[in-house]
Amino acid sequence: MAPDHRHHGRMTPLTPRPTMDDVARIAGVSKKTISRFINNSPDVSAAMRARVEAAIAQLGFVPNAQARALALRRSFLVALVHDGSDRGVREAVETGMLRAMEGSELALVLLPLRRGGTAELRAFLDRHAPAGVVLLPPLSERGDLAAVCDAAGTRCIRLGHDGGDSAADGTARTAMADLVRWLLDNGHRRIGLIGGPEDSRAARQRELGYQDALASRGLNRGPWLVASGDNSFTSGMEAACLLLELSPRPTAIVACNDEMAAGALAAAAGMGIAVPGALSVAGFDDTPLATMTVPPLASVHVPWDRLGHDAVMRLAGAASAPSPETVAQARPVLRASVAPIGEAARADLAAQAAIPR
Amino acid sequence: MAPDHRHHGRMTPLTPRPTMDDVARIAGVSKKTISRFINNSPDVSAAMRARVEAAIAQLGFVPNAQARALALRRSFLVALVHDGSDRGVREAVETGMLRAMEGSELALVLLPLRRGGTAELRAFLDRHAPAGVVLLPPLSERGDLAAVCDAAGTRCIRLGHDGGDSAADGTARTAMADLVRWLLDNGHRRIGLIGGPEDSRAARQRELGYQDALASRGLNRGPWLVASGDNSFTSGMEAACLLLELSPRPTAIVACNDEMAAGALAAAAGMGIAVPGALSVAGFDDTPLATMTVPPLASVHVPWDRLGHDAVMRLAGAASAPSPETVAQARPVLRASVAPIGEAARADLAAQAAIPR
DNA sequence: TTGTATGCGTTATCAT
DNA sequence: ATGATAACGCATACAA
Repeated sequence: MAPDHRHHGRMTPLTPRPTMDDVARIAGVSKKTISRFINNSPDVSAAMRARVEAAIAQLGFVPNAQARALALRRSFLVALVHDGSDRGVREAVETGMLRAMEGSELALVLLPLRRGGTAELRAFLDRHAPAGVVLLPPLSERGDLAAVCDAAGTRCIRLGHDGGDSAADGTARTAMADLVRWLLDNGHRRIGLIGGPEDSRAARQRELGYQDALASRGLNRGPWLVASGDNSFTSGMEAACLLLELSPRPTAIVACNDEMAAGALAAAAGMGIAVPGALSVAGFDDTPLATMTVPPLASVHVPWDRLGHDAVMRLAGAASAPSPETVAQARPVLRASVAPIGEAARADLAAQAAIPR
Repeated sequence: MAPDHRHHGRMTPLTPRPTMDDVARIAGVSKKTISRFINNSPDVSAAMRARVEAAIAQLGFVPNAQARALALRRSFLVALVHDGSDRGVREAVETGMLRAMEGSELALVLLPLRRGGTAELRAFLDRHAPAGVVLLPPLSERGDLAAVCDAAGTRCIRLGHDGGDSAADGTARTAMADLVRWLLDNGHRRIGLIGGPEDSRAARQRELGYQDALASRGLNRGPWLVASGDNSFTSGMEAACLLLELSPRPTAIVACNDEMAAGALAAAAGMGIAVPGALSVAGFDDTPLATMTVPPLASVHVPWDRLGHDAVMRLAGAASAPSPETVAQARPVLRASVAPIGEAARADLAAQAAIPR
């Protein structure tokens, strides 16, 4: 057995990292000046600024986040809190948040919360005193979690929450309506909807958009072809099966997220229904998954990455109010999974219309 | 304008959180004893332990991670370092790491690194002094990153790295060979491979497994049907197009990850080639994507979640050496995207075999 | 504009 | 087994 290499794999002790004191000594000033420099205080002369900068560069000084956090009583962590659903949305938000934190001292920590979870959240806030918290849907709709943040004095952004800081919901409804209207304008009349969880306000908005479109074409009185899922692939597949067993069968299915739409594609394939030949399918959120299915999924693009980006900017204090240009614009993205209603389907419809019911 | 609500949305000042001093006063002991209790020191009598426990519960005391980190010179963060490729693998590792950190004071931070990135990593380590770092493939193969960690005195686990702490590679090669052998045993003779990035050792191992299987059936001298991608869906699609334009066309394609395999499915669909009727397709890693394609993708399951879990356990010091039971076992998972070679393909092969070349 | 003393909440060193 | 005191590295009064 090798005698030495056991303990943590380190043999030479680390060179102690330079501190503000070292920088101050080199620069010939006091600690406080260094502190001011680090915190971008306006009360630092240009000459002094240059001297400090040089000293910092010379020593390779990096401020210690732990010490800063202890003094400031706030760490440099931003927590992304989610419940494990909606992988695609989470990834997009992550990306945007990380883009906003690039080069800053902020770090992104992931906090998954199972049902309940207020205790876990409180413990996390108490322990780590994060600079801010971003609540992902559907967690963003839970007032108790927001209350926990407030009680801990932690700023909290509820993504995709109407009453909160995000403007996503309103445009989501509109965009969904636009998508469904496109289908209507292209000959579809029986359009199924795979809804999200019952208690999800975001899903409700999307369903409302669907109904808006039908209503705007005078179709709101017809039987609504709605089945609900839990945003998972499997639930989307099951819901689609229900819808596709109806008679007359829908010629289009719109799902409240991409994963369920992918499930609908699988269901259609399993039943030998061609997409988009005999059935158009569309998802929502425009996650990476939408471009990896066969055929690629039409969807509604929601700028989750920008929402994540802006959330961090707001938490960092760069923008306290959501600037107008920041308002999220959701918009339909047409892909090969949707098409004008085909001749076959048209004939099918006509035949079924002839059947008295 | 409302006069009061402006400042951070908080009106009542926070109740100052209890500290060790408070606990010590309540329990009638010194700070140090509280500290010992928190750190599970053996030098605490049972009676004292109970008293401290009661005081902590009474006050709802939660240790301040920043202060602890400052004193210990190490934060409670574990960084997951990745390069943005291989979403599925990252998510699985994340899941496992989070499971291992559940209930602990550890937190998972995400650190994306673009090409190069040694400076970013160094800055992160200097700033946040994480308890440990987990390098995801293909970053885990970069010695320079590991060197940066070592220089900073930060423990680092290189996931899926042969020379490192993971035993995944060896079994990956074997599992790939098993998968390809299954195809061979089911009549396939022309089996294409979509390889990973040239410089990826993990991809190389998988390719070797592919070659092992061919060799074990005496087919190693035949023309290898190998195209390479960069682990992305698009690259998989392009590589598959190349392979499927060959004549005679392969009856099976194995990709070095699921995303490229999904790309192969798309390519096949685009060329009107039925899967699995005329072409079998398999992926690698068994990510969630594998169950969301049509048809679902056969793949090689790699226990990335467990690898992530074990990585955290080792970083936390719970297990210094990889215990035998921890050795990752990769194994093929057959799904509907693979099938014994069909009659049509068999006939096709025979016809092509008759063509002199 | 710059410097001094003190506090942030915990751990480590030494003593008892 | 337990306690007093000095770090840990930085920020915030407040003074100069």
